[in-house]
Amino acid sequence: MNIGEVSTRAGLPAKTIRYYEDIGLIKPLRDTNGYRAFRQQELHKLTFLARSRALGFSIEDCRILLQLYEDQGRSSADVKAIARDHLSQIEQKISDLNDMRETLTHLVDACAGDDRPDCPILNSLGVGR
Amino acid sequence: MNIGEVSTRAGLPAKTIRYYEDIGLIKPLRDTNGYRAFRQQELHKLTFLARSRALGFSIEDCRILLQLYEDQGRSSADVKAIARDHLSQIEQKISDLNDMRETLTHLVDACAGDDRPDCPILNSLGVGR
DNA sequence: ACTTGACCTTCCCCTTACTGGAAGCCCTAT
DNA sequence: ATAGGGCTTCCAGTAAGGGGAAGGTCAAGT
Repeated sequence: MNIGEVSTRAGLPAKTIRYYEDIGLIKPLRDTNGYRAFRQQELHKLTFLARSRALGFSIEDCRILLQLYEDQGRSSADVKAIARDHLSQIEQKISDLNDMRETLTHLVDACAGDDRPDCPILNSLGVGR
Repeated sequence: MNIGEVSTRAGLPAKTIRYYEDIGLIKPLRDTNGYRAFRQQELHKLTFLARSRALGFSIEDCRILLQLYEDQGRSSADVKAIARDHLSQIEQKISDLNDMRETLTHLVDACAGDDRPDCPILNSLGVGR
């Protein structure tokens, strides 16, 4: 398989796949013409990566998850720990964003949004508290 | 005021303040010794920037908001439009993160987290769907 | 045989919003 | 004179790729 086909199958841009090779997540063989020659193994890994990334795991988390995935002697506790940490970071982000949403919603609602300069949004951001 | 004092007052790292000057958000004067000499004006702007950034506005949004803040002839509609766009992006992010949280929560709950290799999290990320 | 177009390669710069660190000047106190 | 802290610039790096140039390769059509 060339990179184009793998790209379609894994649902990842070719650029991303080359990048993943660069940082050592996959190690595809090479054809005599220099083209990358992907095996099923790499396709599986890339699919794994695409799904992990879609769940918001960082590349470094993905690297570890991939190792665990390939390690038949792993402990599920190690996987769970990574996932739980990641989950709590997501919850923190959601909480932060909810705070922003709350504030912004109030401000947007309070702003007339007409051609006059008076604006509660700017009032809130500016020095006058 | 030197950068240290402004940093404390605005609640922004000195590095960040220098960066904001670099990209043209503020233009502090200079003392004869080369030190930046901040006026009230810059302190106000930096406070404005700190608050805008805390609400998640991008630097480019902040740049425009700052211009509107200083423009007495502005229309509040322009401010409101930026805030509303930003709000909807935040809501989109929250929604994406909620999806991730949902999935991750289920997976984490399903994983035994012991010393055995069997793991629903990896099963879900791997090829076997 | 030749050309065309799609595909592949590497390489380098760009992005966001800073952060860290090195090398060196300035100022004040002891 | 020296120590310290604060200030300066500049360089490099972060996360995770994206854009695009310059050029090699392959398969199909003429």
